[in-house]
Amino acid sequence: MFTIHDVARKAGVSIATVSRVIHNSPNVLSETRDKVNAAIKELDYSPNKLAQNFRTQNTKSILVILPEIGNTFYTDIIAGIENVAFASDYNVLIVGSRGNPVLESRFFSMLSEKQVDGIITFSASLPLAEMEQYAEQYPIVVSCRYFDKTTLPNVTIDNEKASKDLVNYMLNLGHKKVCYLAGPSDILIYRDRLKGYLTALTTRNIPIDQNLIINCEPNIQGGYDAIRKLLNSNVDFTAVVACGDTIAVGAIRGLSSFNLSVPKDCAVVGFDDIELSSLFSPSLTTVRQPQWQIGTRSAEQLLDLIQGNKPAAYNEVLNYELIIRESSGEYIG
Amino acid sequence: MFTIHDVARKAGVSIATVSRVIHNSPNVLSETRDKVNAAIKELDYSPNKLAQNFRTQNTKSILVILPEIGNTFYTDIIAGIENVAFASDYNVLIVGSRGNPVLESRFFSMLSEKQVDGIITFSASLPLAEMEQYAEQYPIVVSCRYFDKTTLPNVTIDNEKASKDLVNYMLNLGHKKVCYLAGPSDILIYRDRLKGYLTALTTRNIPIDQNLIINCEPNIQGGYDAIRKLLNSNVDFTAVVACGDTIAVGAIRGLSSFNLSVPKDCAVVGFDDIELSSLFSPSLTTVRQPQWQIGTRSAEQLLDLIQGNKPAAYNEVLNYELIIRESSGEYIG
DNA sequence: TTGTATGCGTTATCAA
DNA sequence: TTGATAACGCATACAA
Repeated sequence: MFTIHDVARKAGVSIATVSRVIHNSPNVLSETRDKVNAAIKELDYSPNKLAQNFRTQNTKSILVILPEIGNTFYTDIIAGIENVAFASDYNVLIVGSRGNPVLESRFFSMLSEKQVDGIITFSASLPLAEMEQYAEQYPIVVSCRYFDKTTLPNVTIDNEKASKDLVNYMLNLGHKKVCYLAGPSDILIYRDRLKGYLTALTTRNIPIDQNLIINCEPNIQGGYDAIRKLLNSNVDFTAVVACGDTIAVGAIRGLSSFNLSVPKDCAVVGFDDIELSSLFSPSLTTVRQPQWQIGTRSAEQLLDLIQGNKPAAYNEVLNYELIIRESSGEYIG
Repeated sequence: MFTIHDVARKAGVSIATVSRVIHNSPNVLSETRDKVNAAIKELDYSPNKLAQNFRTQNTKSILVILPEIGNTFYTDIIAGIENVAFASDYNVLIVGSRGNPVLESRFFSMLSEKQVDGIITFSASLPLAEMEQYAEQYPIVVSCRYFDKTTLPNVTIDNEKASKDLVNYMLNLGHKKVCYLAGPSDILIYRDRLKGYLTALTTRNIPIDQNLIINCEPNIQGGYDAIRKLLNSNVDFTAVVACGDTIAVGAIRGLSSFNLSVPKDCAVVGFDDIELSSLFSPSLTTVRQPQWQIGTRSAEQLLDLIQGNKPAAYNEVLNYELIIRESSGEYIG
């Protein structure tokens, strides 16, 4: 492994000149530049990144914290982030927090340890105060999940309104008894989606039945367990609104384990439009988020922060889209 | 941001002593240790990781290259890797290559740039020669995907045998016309799985029908497209063996788009046992790989390499398990 | 048990 | 346009 000194010696110049050539400084004679480049090529030299990082105190890489890797919802988001980051020569590193605060705290400490220049997090298992404290000192963008009134920059959709639209769609189909499968209430987007459900019902003067609101883990198993619990309790309902597609898929499985078919015996809708949603049987009626755009905007905001600018909009709200497919069924009068 | 000098000054000791305390060196008086720890606490000091990395020329972090993030198959593998890595105080960073050699090459260059201490890759879009060249200089473990005769350390199952077992199971059910949905042939495990199919048929003296072997992209859409192409061509078959669960799910969807039900009209089996497999309807008969173990063994091999040891086994072959569920149906005589 | 001093490879300041 | 040199924060060999 050669160093800048080796190159300097071989080219017969000083290390300062080699450094200038490496960084395309304009103040170098073109013949000097050629000599240096020749030496670099001959030695197959490349700068020691660790030394560069140390000297400049940055790493040109950003960290993306996902609640879990292995969720297709994030695929296009990551692609969007990478698109922006790579263009500015930043590396994108990904980790999964599994909702574990200890793990997540460890990831955030990568900021103070200068292991990464900034963080985009889709998780939020840390207390708000701690996150805000980090955000004061380091570039952080929170996406898809966020907190009540905070100054943390975030990129998201209007979850409450989207959820309300979705529930209204079901009510317009004629459903009166609509079950809601809610996600962990400590996560604001799940609270917002639940709020959308409540608002939609209230607006129509449909009484809220707490028995129809079930909390569950936001995955296939969670939806499966929740709906079976509900079916065992003999509560009456004709439709299920899940706060996420994986939950909806689990719910459909749970219904069919009771020999109930979707949408004939019960309508089911989800949220997020994951890859599976269009390919599951029945295909899922759901809400599509602009994933690519969420990714690009998050990355752009983060790079702004890294460059020391304040992003244009701290709370950026993007558009969503209602996707009507088989699982919501027809008008039932 | 305080440095080791600030701590030393506050504690009234030298920076060497502070360093000793930080690294739990035994040769420190316990009262000195207390003084230093008090100063560290008071200043909320933590060592500058960039300086540490530079000084030691390692980063205590390893990189995991996935073909794509957003595939649940890797969830437990990552958990296994993290379990081992965290125990040795290594960070685990994840990236997705999307089968893009340019991207993957960029990731491997993180080794020469000393951004990470080693790589576990589940992708393999780079030429063998290039990978081996890296492996000569840096710690690299290839898992789940590998190359023909190579010295690259790898952890995997016997894909050919597993595939053969799976096909044999279908043949024992009475199937004679078994369609095979193959993955990209440049990836050895997909070639191996295809080989298992061919071997199983040949052993039983069942002639190979090339029309029954379809290449497809290894995802839901790929399976869907492939089976519809086959159905449109009017070839006769009673069972489908897919080289992966996502393909199998797509195939089932494709069959039902032709009003064919699984397993009644056609049996379908997959490979990998992803989360969806047990929860899809019909649930998938498949081959389960020991994901957690793949993760832990890969990480252990990599840490061995990082420590300068040669791993015990360069080619580590783990056990698999045939999982019989609904999609393969009953004996059809 | 503790302190002094050196060097890791680079960037950047300042002088020539 | 170029070179000499300091400094970044830490680990560690060696001396005390």
